[in-house]
Amino acid sequence: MSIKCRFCPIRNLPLFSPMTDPELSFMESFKVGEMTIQPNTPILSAGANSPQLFTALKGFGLRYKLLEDGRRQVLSFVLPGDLIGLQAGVMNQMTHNVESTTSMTLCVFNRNELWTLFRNHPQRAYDLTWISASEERFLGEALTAIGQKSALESVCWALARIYRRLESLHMDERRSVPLPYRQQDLADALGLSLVHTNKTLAKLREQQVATWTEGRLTVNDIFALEDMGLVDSQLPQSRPLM
Amino acid sequence: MSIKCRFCPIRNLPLFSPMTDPELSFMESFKVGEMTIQPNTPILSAGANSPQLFTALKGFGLRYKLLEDGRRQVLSFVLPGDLIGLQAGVMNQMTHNVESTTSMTLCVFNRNELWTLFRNHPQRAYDLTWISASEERFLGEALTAIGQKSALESVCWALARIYRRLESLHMDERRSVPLPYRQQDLADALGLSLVHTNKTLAKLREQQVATWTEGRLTVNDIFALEDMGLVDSQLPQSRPLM
DNA sequence: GCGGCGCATTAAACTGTGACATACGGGAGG
DNA sequence: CCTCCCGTATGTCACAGTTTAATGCGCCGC
Repeated sequence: MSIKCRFCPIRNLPLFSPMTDPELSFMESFKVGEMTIQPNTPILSAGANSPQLFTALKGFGLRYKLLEDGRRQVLSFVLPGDLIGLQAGVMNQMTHNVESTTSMTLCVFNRNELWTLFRNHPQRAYDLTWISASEERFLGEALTAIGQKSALESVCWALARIYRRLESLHMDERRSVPLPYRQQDLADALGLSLVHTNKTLAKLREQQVATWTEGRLTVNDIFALEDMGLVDSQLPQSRPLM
Repeated sequence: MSIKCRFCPIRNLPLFSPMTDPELSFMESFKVGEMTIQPNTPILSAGANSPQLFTALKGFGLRYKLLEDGRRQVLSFVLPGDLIGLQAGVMNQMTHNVESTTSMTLCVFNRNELWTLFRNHPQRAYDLTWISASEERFLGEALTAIGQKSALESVCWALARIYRRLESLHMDERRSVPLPYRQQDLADALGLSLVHTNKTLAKLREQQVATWTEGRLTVNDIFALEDMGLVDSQLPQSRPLM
């Protein structure tokens, strides 16, 4: 049995904007279920039509595109609170894949109700547009990192961004956050080779800026990491949760 | 004096989805004016709050991010029909810059009416979300090009995409489209150096695949160009115009 | 307990792309 | 008409990052 939205485990984090009672009621009707999936489970596939959207409640995943020869570009890392599948939901065409990295718990929404949401709940519609604009902004930052920054700058940018996001989800503990991805995942996110990513992470370890080991990232000085990654803006302090 | 939306010069292109009379009426109230700007004019600046959104009616521009040391990442090329400023409009925070490359004619919309649009015109709100999702999809493709493709593959991908967009705006003429950008702009879009971009374009000219000269791009075989650029999906055949 | 697999690490060789320098043509301004 | 600037073009060399190969460690299944 699914959790009622009003009992959602993450919605009371200060990160997430509050919802009114009518909005909560609508979201409960919009939600068709909940699913828990194992690691490495595909959630959405490019080219496939999915009748559902999802919010990640727990666990980690990633979004990626594949080239025909197997090269993979990781577009972003999915963290708790992230909406999955809006692009397919709105454009009726999914051009990337989403899969879990750890076990995940997902809220499942019915895409056919999307139009009802737009008609009857303009604030929720506004929130969806905000989420899409936020994704767009992140991809712009990623494009800038890959296109213009050195490997070291890019790795610092990525780790700083991930750390800040997990911090705002209150998943930090003594300057350490869970990061259950492989080095190949970060390499594919930054357009680097695995070996070069490994060497760059070793440099950060040596300089005692950041250490990523055993599925956790420890950042000794987040400001130094942000500086090295040329991070020039703050993440929004508040965001909607679907 | 501004053109009434119903007399918009580009809205009757088959590319753009039709609008109902109430939608047209609302857009005319949403529109506060029209402006014509000279080449190299900033339209939106990162960090600035802009009270306006724009639709490009005519002319070309680009969206880009700057690093502190002057390195520039071009995020995308602005073509007629493009909406400018949605990110700032929705997130209240502009993280990239937009400027004209040629003289441009822009429809100007009042951001304060955005909430009215969401409340009273769900189809238009849906269209805005569609546009944002479409931008997101494009940035994902660009990320994949820069991160995983060789210089030649990336240049082919970019030229093929631009050609197809201009073709759907009916700006093609005997396999040639206007492309009033500099080579440095394409280099900055693909994370390449100017020299290497120049050499890659020379290769394409030698192979008689595509020729970019004197502000025009001529593509002898768009399918070959798409193949070389590993283009694996079609652009949507129809899109909303704001 | 052993073998195999997946991931992280490291060394060495290689290369696609960057950096630097120079030349040319066209356009604009004086 | 001349000069200067901008953009394009090309050659040469350097290097950040890639590729290839090998090793070690931990975990899982038999």
